Amino acid sequence: MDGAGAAGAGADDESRVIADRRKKLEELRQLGVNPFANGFAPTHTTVEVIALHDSVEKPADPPREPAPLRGDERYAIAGRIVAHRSFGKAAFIKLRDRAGELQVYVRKDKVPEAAFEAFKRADVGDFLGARGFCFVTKTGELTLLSEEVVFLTKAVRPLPPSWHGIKDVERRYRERYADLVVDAESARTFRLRSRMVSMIRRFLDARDFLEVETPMMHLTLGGAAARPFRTHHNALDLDLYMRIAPELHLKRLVVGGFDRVYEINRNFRNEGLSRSHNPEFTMLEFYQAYATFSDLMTLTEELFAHLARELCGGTRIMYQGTEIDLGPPWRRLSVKRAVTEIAGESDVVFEDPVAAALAAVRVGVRPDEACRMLVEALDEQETMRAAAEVGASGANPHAASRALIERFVASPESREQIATKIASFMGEDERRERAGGLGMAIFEQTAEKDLVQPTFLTDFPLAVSPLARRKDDDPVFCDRFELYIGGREMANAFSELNDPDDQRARFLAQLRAKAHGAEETMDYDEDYCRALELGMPPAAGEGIGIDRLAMLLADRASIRDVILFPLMRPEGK
RNA sequence: GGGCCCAUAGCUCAGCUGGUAGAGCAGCGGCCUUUUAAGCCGUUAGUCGCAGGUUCAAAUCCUGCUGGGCUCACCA
Repeated sequence: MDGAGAAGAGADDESRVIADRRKKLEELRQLGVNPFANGFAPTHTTVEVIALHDSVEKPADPPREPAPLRGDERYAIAGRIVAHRSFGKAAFIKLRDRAGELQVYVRKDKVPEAAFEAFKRADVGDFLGARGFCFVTKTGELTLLSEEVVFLTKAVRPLPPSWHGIKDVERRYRERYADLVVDAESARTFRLRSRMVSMIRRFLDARDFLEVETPMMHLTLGGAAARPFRTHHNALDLDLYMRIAPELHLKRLVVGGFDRVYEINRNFRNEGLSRSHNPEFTMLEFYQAYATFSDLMTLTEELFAHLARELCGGTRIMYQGTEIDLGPPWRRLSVKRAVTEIAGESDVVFEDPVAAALAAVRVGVRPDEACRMLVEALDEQETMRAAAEVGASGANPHAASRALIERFVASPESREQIATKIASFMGEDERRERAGGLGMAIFEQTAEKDLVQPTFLTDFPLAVSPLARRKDDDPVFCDRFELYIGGREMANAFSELNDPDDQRARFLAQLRAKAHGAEETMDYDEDYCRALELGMPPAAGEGIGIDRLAMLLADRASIRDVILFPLMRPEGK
């Protein structure tokens, strides 16, 4: 509490209103009233008071002189003034507390004179305590007639206008404290999110999962493909990453015998912002031993349906004007079928990397990305030879890789020739693995947005799944699904790879991709491989985006509407 | 980073093909002891985002800048 007078706020846009309110504050002090009084103890919340009168019969034609509806009991409530209508010698105000709102009638002849004199300085936004009994007004509203009013906090700054909320989008996020007071929909959203998270915890606890917390600061990058934030520990002089996923630590715990674990916590990814991306976001990740990705589909259906019933009153919910039916079972669609049936591509795309690369570019995948997905299969020597043979030489493998990709981008007419040359270095499985990776890129470019109703997209290509278990019947695909709702990825799950040798090979492939210029790759995590060597039971794991789930259930269009304090550019920058 | 749009009173906005600033709300003063975005009377309030240009004259037209929004790209 600083003692700055009205003049101190001179630079503020709202200085005049603030100055007026500070004047009232001074007047209160001169009246011997503490405008920041402490110690008023409410006996009830507004909603408790209302509930106590639920069963009381309301007079059809209320007497003009207020009389207690219910015995001699008095109720003390406290809250912020959210409406204020004054008649000079009487006033109706509405007090809001954590539970709800209750109208209060303050009348000059019903409270001590000094209290009424102070009350005249009350504005919307101030906090008051009131004690009295309840009656019904002529318009039928349950109202507390106050026999005592106490100033609890004088608000020196006015609230934003309440009937259209804060129109300035940026200010709404920056000044969340004001948004929550003024925008009922916003407050409702965050209460819903909070209840959603506790329900998820109860759901998993009931299934014998153990909640844990794993490090947010990592030495190696893993568990997802994303660019990281970097930080530094001074005493150890250690560069660290803010984690992009908790996955590898959680699976270490499965090795250690915590064979059903979950964590609900933040991930940090150094990427652009959008309506569905905030740099820090909340993920639920859970791992269940002796389960498969197929079991997790069932579990996910149960969880979402449960949340929708509890929070939205049923499994058919409205999201941004579209009805979404969360009632199980949900559609299951393999990546291959999505690409052939929805996008209309030939299934050759999943066999022949050359056809896949050309198709990918045709549907809008960036040519450099498409070409990189091919060359990632080549080692250094092969890269040099491939480049030389298409006339895009480089002094070293890295330069050769870049030259190869540049040539592919620059000359559309020779793309097929370049792709064919690169593919000629691949074995049969490798050809299909690369084709699969490109098939996935085609899916994202084409069919993803059409998956509005809940859909499990299954059987992901190995090339994009460095931590997932291979399918028994086709080793270039994985036992993995992603859940799409409303055209947006909501969850990602797979049967976990627990063969340490295969895992080492996958990490090596990540390093190779990085050498070819891929920005979002995992580090080789030797300690994790060591853990796998100790034996990890067969398990399946899943990550669910809590923010996106809250968006869905609260029917909000932007991730910023479900994150209390989203990342904002500094003011005026 | 590309495209489209916006910036006028504390807030929400009007201001036509150029003629020199307006409403509602909020605030302040007054009246009012049953209001529901209370009402009635009065009143304060603006370097029209910034800098140039065209013009006798610019909130209005042009250029640049700044800030913001939407969208595309990026985000497996």
